[in-house]
Amino acid sequence: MAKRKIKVSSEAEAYRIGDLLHSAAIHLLRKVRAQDRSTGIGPAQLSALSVLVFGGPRSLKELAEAEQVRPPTMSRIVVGLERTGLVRRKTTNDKRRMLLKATARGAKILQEGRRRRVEVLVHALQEFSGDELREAAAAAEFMRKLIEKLGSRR
Amino acid sequence: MAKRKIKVSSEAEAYRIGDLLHSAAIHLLRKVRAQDRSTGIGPAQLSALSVLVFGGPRSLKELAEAEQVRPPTMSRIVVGLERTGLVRRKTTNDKRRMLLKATARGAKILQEGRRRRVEVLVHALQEFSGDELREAAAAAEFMRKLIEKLGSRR
DNA sequence: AGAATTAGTTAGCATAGCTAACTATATTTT
DNA sequence: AAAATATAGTTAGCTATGCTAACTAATTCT
Repeated sequence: MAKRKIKVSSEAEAYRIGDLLHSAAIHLLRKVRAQDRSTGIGPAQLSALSVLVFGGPRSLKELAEAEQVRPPTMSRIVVGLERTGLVRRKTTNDKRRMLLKATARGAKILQEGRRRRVEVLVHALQEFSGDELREAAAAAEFMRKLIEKLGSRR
Repeated sequence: MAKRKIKVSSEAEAYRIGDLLHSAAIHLLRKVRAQDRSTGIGPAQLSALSVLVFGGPRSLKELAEAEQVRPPTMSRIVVGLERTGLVRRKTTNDKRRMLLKATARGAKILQEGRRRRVEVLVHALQEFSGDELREAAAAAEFMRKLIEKLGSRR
């Protein structure tokens, strides 16, 4: 019986932690996303561009999967990115496919946007004490492990 | 000189931590958001509804501010939520204003969606060891502090 | 009372999501 | 080798979500 009780309360504890992390992620992103308006690029284009910049070139279908979006949706996003010179298409051996690649300008704009986003967090972090910064480092390390586990599931 | 060196490297450390937390938040939300499709409600409506359910009734302008969206945008989102019976408007003393309130059905649908989202995290958390769960609890606690700091800044 | 402010809506535009249906190329089957 | 099937991407047309400009109605200020 002791065992069962422990199991139940650890489930409740996992739910409590999951709820906190979920809520924190929402509020964190809501804050940093406010920086994106100065890029003049829409959120879907920005997100797709970031996959190409940080994840490397890939086909439209692969990019659509990475972004959890259907091919026709990605098709239009790519048209927009191309029109503003942030992405270029390369032909491949298989003439149905294309390879999408961020241009130098695309990479630069994206990295600047990312820096602005992260700096919002950096400013908050710098108000913490040394002890708290150690908590921050441990939290960041744990979050990396959690994401790894989420990514590999199913 | 030692002091300056420490300052510089703590800035770099804060940037590294900020970058990790930012990236983790993106990937975490991307995973859990996949659960939202089964609600049949769009992302903007779902997010606005969650403010009303968890934050309580408020005016259209306040809701727009909470969602970082302009009033005309929120006006249309509310029309959608009303049409599907998830939100109702109440009149106030000031006859220009309205009070927006989630209906019982709105609250129920939202809470179920939230549970589905959080359960994705719970499943991942339950694969961790007891030591790792303690790290998780500490990380969640730190994230709460960080969000509090972010929220109070300007 | 009249002017200025505030809350919300309407109109019109762009982006971003979807499904269905299409074209063109590759692959598999017969 | 020809025919059938599968795959990659686009086009068309719908809905939802973002914006600014301009509007109506109610409130507050002078």
